[in-house]
Amino acid sequence: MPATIKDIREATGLSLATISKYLNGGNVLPKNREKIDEAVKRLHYRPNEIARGLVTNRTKTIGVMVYNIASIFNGTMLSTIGKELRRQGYAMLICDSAGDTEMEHSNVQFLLNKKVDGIIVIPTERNGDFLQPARDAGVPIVIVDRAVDGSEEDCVTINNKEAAEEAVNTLICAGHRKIAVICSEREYTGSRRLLGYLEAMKQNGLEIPEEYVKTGSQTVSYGYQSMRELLALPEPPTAVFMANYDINFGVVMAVNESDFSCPEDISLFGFDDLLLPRIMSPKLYVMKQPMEELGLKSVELLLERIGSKEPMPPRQIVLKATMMKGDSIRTIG
Amino acid sequence: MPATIKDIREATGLSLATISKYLNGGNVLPKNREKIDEAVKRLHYRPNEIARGLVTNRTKTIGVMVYNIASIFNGTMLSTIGKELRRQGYAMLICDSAGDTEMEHSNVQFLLNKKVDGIIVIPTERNGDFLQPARDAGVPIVIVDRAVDGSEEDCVTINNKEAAEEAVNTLICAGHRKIAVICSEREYTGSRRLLGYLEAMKQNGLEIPEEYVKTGSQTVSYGYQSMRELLALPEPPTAVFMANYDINFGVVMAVNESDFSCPEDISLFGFDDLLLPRIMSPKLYVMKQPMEELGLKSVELLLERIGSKEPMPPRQIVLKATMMKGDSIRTIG
DNA sequence: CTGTTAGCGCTTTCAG
DNA sequence: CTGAAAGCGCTAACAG
Repeated sequence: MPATIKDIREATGLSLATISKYLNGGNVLPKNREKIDEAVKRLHYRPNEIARGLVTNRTKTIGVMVYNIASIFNGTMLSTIGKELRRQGYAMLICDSAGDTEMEHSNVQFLLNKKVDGIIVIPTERNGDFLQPARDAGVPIVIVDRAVDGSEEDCVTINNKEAAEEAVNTLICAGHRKIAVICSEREYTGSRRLLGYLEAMKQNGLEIPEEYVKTGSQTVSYGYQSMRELLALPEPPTAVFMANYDINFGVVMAVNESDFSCPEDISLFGFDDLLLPRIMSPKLYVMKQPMEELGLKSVELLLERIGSKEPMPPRQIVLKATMMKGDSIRTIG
Repeated sequence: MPATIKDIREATGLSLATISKYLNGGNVLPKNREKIDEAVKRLHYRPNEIARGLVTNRTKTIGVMVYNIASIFNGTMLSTIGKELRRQGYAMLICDSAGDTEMEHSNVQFLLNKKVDGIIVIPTERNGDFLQPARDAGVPIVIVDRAVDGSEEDCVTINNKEAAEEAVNTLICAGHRKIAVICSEREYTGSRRLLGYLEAMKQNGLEIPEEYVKTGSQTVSYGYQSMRELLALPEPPTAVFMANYDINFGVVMAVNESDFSCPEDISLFGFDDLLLPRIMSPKLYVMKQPMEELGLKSVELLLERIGSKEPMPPRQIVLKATMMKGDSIRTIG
């Protein structure tokens, strides 16, 4: 139904090769240039990317695997990634693993069948074995946000441990001694941030009661549940460090429902600056991830690798989180 | 690099046609069946979808155009749509228009070049002209959530006007007379919900001061700004109907910062049940859109249309929003 | 600069 | 049920 390059040949009398060459940026005589331009416009000709892909072996399509597309954190990242890919002429094929490990495995194969030129992964698992088929196929991979154990891929993360340390140190500087943490150990990010918490506490010689360390999952409901438990302790903490965006939400919800108020009774320090920190009152202190940079950098690394013929050593980019001040911390005399 | 069907031919001694037929579900002798299975497994053969697409003229890929992928509302919908498409063997190519009309135009062409089998649109514009190239190309289209003026496409929406009426009537039944609305007239959904508000007020013989009707945009900041203005009025409303998810956020933020409290001084009724209504205290009354159904239905309509050879008349599906009760409404004497 | 030829990997007639 | 051959729309040598 749509016009093909052969129709352009009919219309111009030129050969397929000449037309193809011009369409791909080659040089032809001005006279022919005009002829082709005219025919293209008149016939509404658009190159068939599928056919092109079959011969060039590049589809100009990048597969993006994400553990949950509905999360606003990932959505924000996908937005940046998608825009940048598009700017560079690439399409974005998204696979939502929905936190399911098996799905993640299957997604890799799915993307390979689609012959994507490269894959960007925001992984569910810390175990990177699921990427093996892509490695075997020689398809470039970039891992974002969450690192994967023992991988040989390009990787873009932030300084999770140091950022957490900075957050906890801020609480300590404000005079807090009884500081709890809510995070997850399953994910790379959560476990690194926990380390930062532990480190800051240790450096300052502070004790950590066992019940102050909540390591479950990075979800609203886990944050909510954990905060309720913390507030119900005989000796509740005076400050809480929340190591993830969704946890922020749950914690704030629990505090709102309780008799405690922030920052008078409980000080809060969260992670990620998306919506909550700004809409809530008092304004939440957070460590802000450079999400746009994370997205841009991952695209940059991937396209660089796709573009280069020689093999490149894996690169690890570590970006820095920055502190956004708020009103959610009480200074203790 | 990866195995092709020719490698299978080498390995089995059968012809391309036989192998292809079997791989596509055809019947072959049990003996050959085994041979092929064995070779496929041993060589890790996976069909090249690009080559297949070139000859069958179907790519098993659906283009999804969305006005903002970072919004949690769209993310939730995309999650459902993506899962269902995948279940049916289709991939999802996402184009974020970022609220940009020109981008939306360009995205259609982009998807057509990628030879998608169909397009699902959550549109930026009420004007559907940007879809013309897809119509011309005969690519099936389904429009979700926001209808498009004078379109001939399949369309899945909710009963926006009636839902808004129900919300406002609930406020009226609780004794409220001074009711304001914050919405947008630019989008289809917002304008329908405004009509519902106006209708409910009129039916109950209630006056609507001009300054009670805020029609700007469906954004957090517009909600915030409008609510501040409403609360600063000499005679502020006793209740506010918020016609969109993002507006909810802005309004709640403004109330939190003010001297008013909900529901004592101001009653609130919102739209969409995503995160906010449950994490805030008091729990927000909302009209809940059946987002999962919206997504599933749109995929169903699209695949049905792709599957059928005969032309089908456009179908309009209207789903119903349901009320989720909360604690954000005060009953007045 | 232009044209001819071959072929990407697969499906699909049409004979056998 | 199986195989030979043609071709999807395009690009990539290689001659001219």
